Amino acid sequence: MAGIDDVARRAGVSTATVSRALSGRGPVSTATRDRVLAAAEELGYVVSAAASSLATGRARAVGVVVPFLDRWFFSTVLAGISDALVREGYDITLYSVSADPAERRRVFEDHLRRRRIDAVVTIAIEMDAAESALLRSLGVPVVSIGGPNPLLTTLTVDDRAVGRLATEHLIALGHRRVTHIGADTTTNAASSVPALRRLGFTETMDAIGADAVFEPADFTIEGGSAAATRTLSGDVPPTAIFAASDEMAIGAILAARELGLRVPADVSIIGVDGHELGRWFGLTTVDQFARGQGERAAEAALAELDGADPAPGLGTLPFELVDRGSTGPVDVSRR
Amino acid sequence: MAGIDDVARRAGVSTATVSRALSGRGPVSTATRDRVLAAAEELGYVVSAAASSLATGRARAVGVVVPFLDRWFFSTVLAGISDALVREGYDITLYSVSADPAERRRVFEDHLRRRRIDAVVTIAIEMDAAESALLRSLGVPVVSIGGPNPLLTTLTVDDRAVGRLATEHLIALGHRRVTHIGADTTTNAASSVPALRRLGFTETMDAIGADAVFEPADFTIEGGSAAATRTLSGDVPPTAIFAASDEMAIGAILAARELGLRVPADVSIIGVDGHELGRWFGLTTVDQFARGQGERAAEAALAELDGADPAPGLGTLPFELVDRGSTGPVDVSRR
DNA sequence: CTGTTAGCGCTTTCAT
DNA sequence: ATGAAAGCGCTAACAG
Repeated sequence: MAGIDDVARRAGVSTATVSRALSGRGPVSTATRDRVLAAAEELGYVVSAAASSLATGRARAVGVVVPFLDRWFFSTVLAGISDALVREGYDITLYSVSADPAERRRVFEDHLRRRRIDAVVTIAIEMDAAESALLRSLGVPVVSIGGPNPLLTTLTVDDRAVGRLATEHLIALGHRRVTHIGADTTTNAASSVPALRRLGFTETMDAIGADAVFEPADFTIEGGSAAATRTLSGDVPPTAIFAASDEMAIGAILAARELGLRVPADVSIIGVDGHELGRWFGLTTVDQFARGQGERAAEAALAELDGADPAPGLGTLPFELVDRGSTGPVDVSRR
Repeated sequence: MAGIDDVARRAGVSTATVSRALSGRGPVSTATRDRVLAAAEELGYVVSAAASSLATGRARAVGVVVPFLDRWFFSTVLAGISDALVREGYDITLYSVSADPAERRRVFEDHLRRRRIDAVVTIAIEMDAAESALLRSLGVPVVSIGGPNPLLTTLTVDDRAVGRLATEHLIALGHRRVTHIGADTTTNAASSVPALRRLGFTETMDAIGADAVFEPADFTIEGGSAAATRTLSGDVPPTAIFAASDEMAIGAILAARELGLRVPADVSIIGVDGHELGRWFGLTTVDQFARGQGERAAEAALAELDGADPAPGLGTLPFELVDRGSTGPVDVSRR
């Protein structure tokens, strides 16, 4: 593979000039530039990432840390990040951290510290103070999506407000017996996404003096289905379910059908996400524009890289209620 | 951030010794090794990827090229790749190539050639001879999943056999009027995954003298739904549908319901993939174990890196019919 | 505008 | 078993 001095020789200039011509940094006469470009083109020369990175300190790559690759929300956000990064010529290095603590340590203490990336974006990774500090110590911009983290630049939807919005929607339809399906909060920080959604739910229910019933699940269709089955089979079944994700909401719809209940006539169901599948289930949801989140996070990271101030505190992301019919007025006879 | 000479100083040895101790290559006395390890640990030292890569020619990263990030099959294969790579301490660099030809060129001619990766895995990327040659010229192992490519090491299921298996399953149930929903083959190479599935279908139908009806769609739920609606609304609607992906098959099930048809009583439907959602639709499918494909591809790439012979021709991946009830005997009155 | 010359932070002979 | 020193392939002063 051709190196920079092959190009220099062919263009009849020094390697320094080649570097300047190719990078666009530093003065080069138009004539030389053209010769260099032509020579590079002919030789199929591309700058070596390692050499360039070592010399400049820039890697032209950003790291993305995700807990799952094969769940809709994460792959969708990732797609958004990728879009934004490709546009700017950056590569993306993927760090998938599983639940295994040893592996997680390796990612944080080894892989992320190899100085291979110019910035990092984390997607819904709940970090303790040590991990946050570790990211900070990388000396590169860090943008976190999901779950406000006072120690980092964060881009997040106001999940408490999301919880309120969904709950208020149900209350406005006359529902008073509502079950919230979400992640078991004891294993999550109080500021985590699931915890905030639940808080929004609880405070809204409290405000009208209604019971804030909770049923834990694991953010999958299966988990949502199981949780919905439990709550709908109880002594005093809810007239509505607010699931903290669309996947769980879809599981709830499937469970309701299984139990012979009509949606929304017998039970209203609302989710959160804007999952593409929701359309096919007529699922009412609070859309959070996942792909856009990814793009914005990537752009924020690059902006900070270009010297912009780290986003002031937390950037707030939009969300929106999308009514597709899986929620409706409570059946008065069941209230 | 600490560098290698910080560690050397602290351990009271030369940088050469530090390098040897940390990499495990070359002789180091146990005592010194321990001192070095301790010093590195205390300083939180991690080898710089750029410097190491420049010196050794190894980047400890593999590139993964995908056409989509946010579709089930791709994100699932990617998850499998990630699992295998993380185990071995490799980073993964993601190259998402969209339909835009200019962007595609940039990925192939620039990004992939930055010498940032020790191997590349492509997932269902159809490449022409030039692109294949370009990958070869990288001088690193290349493993391609999906679509036999004589120019590259390929890991692929026998999609023609998959097409036959699905079709034979329907024929065994008595179906003679079957529509195949797949990608418009005119825009795909004859050896592409969709083309081979269709070929398996066509030859099997031909063998029993039945019409091989085809309806094009784009591998999404929406596309499958539209295609199914068209074929089921025709003059002589099929008694069975074989969709080339589970997403399209699910779309077909939804379309059938919409038309008031029962599955499988009125129309049998079979897909291909093993999509997790299939369970919830009782979808019969030919599972191709996507996650396992990713792991095997990554392992093959690493093996080749370690000097193993490039996989002999093509590696063949397993597949299996999973009957979940969306196919059944043809209604004799409709035959 | 262009060339010369130090590095960037490691790894790897080659000596010792 | 260890150290000195020469690169790996580029970039960034610094001269000119």
